[in-house]
Amino acid sequence: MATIKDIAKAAGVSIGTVDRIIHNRGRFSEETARRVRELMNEMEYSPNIHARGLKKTRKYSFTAVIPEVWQDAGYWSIVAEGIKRASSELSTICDDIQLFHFDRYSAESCIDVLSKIFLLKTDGLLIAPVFPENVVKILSEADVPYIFIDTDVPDISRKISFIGQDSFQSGVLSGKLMSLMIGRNKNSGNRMIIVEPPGSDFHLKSRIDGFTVYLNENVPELDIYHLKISSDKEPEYHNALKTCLSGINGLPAGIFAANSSVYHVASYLKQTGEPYRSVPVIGYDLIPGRESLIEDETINFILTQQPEQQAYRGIMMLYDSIVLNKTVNKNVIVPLNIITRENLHTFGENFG
Amino acid sequence: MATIKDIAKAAGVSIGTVDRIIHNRGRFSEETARRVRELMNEMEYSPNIHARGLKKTRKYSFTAVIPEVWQDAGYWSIVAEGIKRASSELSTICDDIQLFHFDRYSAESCIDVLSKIFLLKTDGLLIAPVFPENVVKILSEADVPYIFIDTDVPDISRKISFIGQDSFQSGVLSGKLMSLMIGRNKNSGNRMIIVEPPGSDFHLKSRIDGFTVYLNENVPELDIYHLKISSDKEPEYHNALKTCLSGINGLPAGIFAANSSVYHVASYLKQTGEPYRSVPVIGYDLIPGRESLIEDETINFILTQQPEQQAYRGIMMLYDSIVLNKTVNKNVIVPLNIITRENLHTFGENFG
DNA sequence: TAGAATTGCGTTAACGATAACGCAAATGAG
DNA sequence: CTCATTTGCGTTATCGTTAACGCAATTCTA
Repeated sequence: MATIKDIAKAAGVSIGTVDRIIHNRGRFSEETARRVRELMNEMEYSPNIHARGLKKTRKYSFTAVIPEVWQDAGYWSIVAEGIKRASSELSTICDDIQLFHFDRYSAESCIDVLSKIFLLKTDGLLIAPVFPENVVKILSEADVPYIFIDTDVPDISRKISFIGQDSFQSGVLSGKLMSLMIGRNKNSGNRMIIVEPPGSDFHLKSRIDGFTVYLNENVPELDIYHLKISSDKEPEYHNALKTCLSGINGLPAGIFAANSSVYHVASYLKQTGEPYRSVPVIGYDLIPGRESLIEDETINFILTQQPEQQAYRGIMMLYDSIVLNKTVNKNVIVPLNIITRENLHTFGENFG
Repeated sequence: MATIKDIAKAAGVSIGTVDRIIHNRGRFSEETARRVRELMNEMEYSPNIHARGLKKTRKYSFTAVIPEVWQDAGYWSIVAEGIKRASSELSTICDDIQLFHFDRYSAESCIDVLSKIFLLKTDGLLIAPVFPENVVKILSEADVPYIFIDTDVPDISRKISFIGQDSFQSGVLSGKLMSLMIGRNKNSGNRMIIVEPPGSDFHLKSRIDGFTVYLNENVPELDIYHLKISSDKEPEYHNALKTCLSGINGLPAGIFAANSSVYHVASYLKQTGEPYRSVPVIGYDLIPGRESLIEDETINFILTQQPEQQAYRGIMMLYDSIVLNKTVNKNVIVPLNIITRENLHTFGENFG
């Protein structure tokens, strides 16, 4: 591979000049620069990561901003894991990656955290813009490149990329899986329950939309009922379900919960035992410690976008883009994984 | 972090001595060595990977041995992609990774290739032991560490790891998905067709076993028929299917093909049009250019273990183990992905 | 016991990128 | 026209590790 020395020799200048051109540190003529840049392309110059890492006068500093780890039933703790894995892999190149949390139900706490961050110096930001308007406003005033994770926000100034899921499509997928399961139990009626956790999360809505669209088109006879939950706590789900289920003749055709609240639903069904335990249930996210509800098929299908990997890739994209100066994909849509009893154990530590 | 210099100063010797002690290159007294080693522990010395990477006169050389890329309907070309991706990521650390191919139906060609390889010098091997006995024999005589990919072989001398799938379990998963689909079409009978491609591939058999076990237990009334194919070519599949299907009253309950031959099956069903096109079909592997058969639901479910990622990880594990001296997992089981029309497009370039 | 070999160290030049420093020549201001 | 600044470049020390080299002092061999 070509080194800076090779380029310098080929261009008939010194390595100092080439370095100044590469880093735009001035003190070179445009003509020389053109020649050098051409040669860099021709000779496929790529900086030696080790030499650069060794010379580290300046370490890079990245920052990640996500909701509190305990929110969304622990979903964000998995995201945090991915960030930490990336962090330790980059430890020789970057100072460790700063991780900040905010309350996912309070715009204020989010703004608070963000303003604190801009007092620090950071070279790149990975942020879950749960409150898009606020985040956009603050970011547009700051001079830092960023990657959005989980929730996208339309193009703004220094955005590098978005990495996340296609929520609507995942809802459609849930609809399909649900349609495969329903109608197999003679005691089941036509009522399909969609559990609606509090808060107006964008993903939640898109997933429900996708789910509804699929079922309306493919199983029009279903009677879709939206069970609204007032507070995001397990007993609340249990109460709401109890009332709802007692109002139905026989069993519901199925239950869909568009996020990790599916585990609250399942814990209720499991506790009531048969026949409710056999109701088709589909939900989201693999939460450590909750696998048994999938193993015993109280939950039939879980959809996930492997948040650990997603976060890991997010940080790595920051690194690729900012440190290595690579061009990264503007839009990375992560795979929608279908998890059920039979493949649950293959989604272990190895692949997050 | 402590450097070799710090250790040297603390021990009152020169860096040359410390280096000789670290690498056991002789020319030091045991007393000095003890002192230095103690200090290395105390001061938590860890070699700077960049300095090491920069200096390395000796680059590492890895070798991968897999079947021809066009075999198994192009499956191995995806594996090759993953190897290439890893190769370019490691380009500053390793010489490029040598990739060799053999004929997956000829033990001789495999032996041929392997013996050629041992004329070269290589630091590590990633190999798909399609012919376990031959591979084991050759490897046990060679002095190279290796990782098996795709097919496992019981512990032998210098094996680092196995990375692959749980074939039986993936068959079970297929069985479950099949059971969800069958019995929805009034014209369908009880006949379940298992397509058996020629050759006695271990994965194939395990998958079929898993599939059969699940269905026997959960849908015992099914009449399982094994459709043996004599030659691994598309027309052969078409002919066999034609004969088989004409011998059934109505439609089969479903068709299962335990590898990428499912695309041959699907192309036949598509060409015959309704009602055969609506028969439930499950198979394996995402093959570039064949997506349309999933998009139009001729194939209902495809299982895959993301061979691109699998191969990439295989190479990275070689690197971790041999270059970085890390301990790697002895057995890496890759996730079983379920792919269907609704999530097909999320398994794109980004995630192989 | 002379000479050879070995032991136990220190010194130093790479590896490639970086950035401070120095120094002419060109350009500017007064 | 003079002195100051800017432009355009080359030189060099540095990061931490490695391995070749050199050089005494000691031990071995004939």
